[in-house]
Amino acid sequence: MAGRGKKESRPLYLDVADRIESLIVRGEWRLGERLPPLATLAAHFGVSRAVLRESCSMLVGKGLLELRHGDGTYVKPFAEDAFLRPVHAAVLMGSSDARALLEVGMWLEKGIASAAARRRSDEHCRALSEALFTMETGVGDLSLILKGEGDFHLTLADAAGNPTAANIVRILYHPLSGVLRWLGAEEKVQREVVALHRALHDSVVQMDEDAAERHLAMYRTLLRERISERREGL
Amino acid sequence: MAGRGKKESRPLYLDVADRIESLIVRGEWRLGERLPPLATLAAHFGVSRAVLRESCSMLVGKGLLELRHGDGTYVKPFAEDAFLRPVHAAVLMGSSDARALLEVGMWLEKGIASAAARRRSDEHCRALSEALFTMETGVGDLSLILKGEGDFHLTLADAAGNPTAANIVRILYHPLSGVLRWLGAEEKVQREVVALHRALHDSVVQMDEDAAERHLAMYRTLLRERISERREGL
DNA sequence: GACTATTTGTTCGTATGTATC
DNA sequence: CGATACATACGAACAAATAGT
Repeated sequence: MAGRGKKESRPLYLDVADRIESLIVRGEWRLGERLPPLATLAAHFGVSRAVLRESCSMLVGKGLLELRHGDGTYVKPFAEDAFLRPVHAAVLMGSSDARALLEVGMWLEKGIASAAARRRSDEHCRALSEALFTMETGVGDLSLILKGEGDFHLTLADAAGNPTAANIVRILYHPLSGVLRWLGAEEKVQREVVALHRALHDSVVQMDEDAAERHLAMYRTLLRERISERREGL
Repeated sequence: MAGRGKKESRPLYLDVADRIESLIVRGEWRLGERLPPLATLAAHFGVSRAVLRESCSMLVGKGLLELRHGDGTYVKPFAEDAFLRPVHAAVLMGSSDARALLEVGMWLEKGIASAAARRRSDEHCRALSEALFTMETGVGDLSLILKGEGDFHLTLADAAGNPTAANIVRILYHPLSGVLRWLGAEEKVQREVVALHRALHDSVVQMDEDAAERHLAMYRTLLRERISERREGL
């Protein structure tokens, strides 16, 4: 019925997975919503239950769906740990993709820093100062440094007024914090990190876009250099 | 099978997926390696072929496996999809506000353009020229413009030598191409777009990082302006 | 190019475990 | 508790694509 007419060689289950994903993206199926039974869905897409199950399993692997035995199929409200493992794996494997990730983080945050300097409110300044204070008083205590740094960058993303970017950074932040944890043990590195955040903070408060972007780039460069130093030392 | 009374009611396919993943992570199955046939694997794990297929589909969703029709099952190198997933999810969850999306796209592509100008090979230059040619000869035919523009930016991302960024851009382009389609109907806009891509192309070929970054920003600014013009016209 | 063996893709019928009301 | 709705699991069969001869 539905299968003929085209010479596509693409497997059905990939097609169906894309269509389901598209429905979620377009918001026709909302987060947390319960989907129709698999049998109904299979009929709706014109495929067998087995194929539909494969498609759903794919989306479960992607962290978009959740199948509850005896209950139903749900659009997963939030994908929690799905992000962490691949990054850990890459770090363990010494993959060069860690470099790519850091680079992407830098590009995004350069834009965020610039936008934050342009659009920040007084409220954001207060939050940034608080995070900076945590870092400055926390030299010697890695957990405080990490917390302060995390709050700082999350606030920065928020101040940029770009929810999409804020979402991406919030998720990218986890692996990045892993990097900082990895090389932040020495107090010397901590002082460098804090100093650059102080400069970044001042740039944003003074609404100096270029300076903010520049200081952020310096921070990322610092991290990259310290990483390569560490690598050679192994 | 063994009728053991486990208190764990965990679905079989999840169990099998974990076991397979464990084998990959532990290195018993190497990246790029071809796995035994699904039927053999099913027998090995003591499950039906359908269940094993579900497990594999999950791992395909996670970006760990690749199933090739008529050929076999392969362990997919981590590089590509693994890092794309978090951003993918972020984009899905975040509000797909056009302005925010365009902004993120611009920040990322500024970095990409700069890196591409620094690292591009002759091969990339050839591909860029080809895409540009498609656009230049396609003025008046929107579908050609869209295809050329898509190829151009994908090539650019590839030339940047950052697969993570390339994947992110590919995802972002889904909604972004809609924007261009929306406002690309007029030939005047098409000419502007093509002209800026010509400038961008030349910058990359000449390995002028700053010019590349600048021209890309100009392109994004152009799109933003045209969008707001359109909005007012409604 | 054609043939063949191998392997994934797809369907259906049926049975069972589990959550919800 | 029972009834119902649903995901889970099995097995057999056939279709389609690929690789090798």
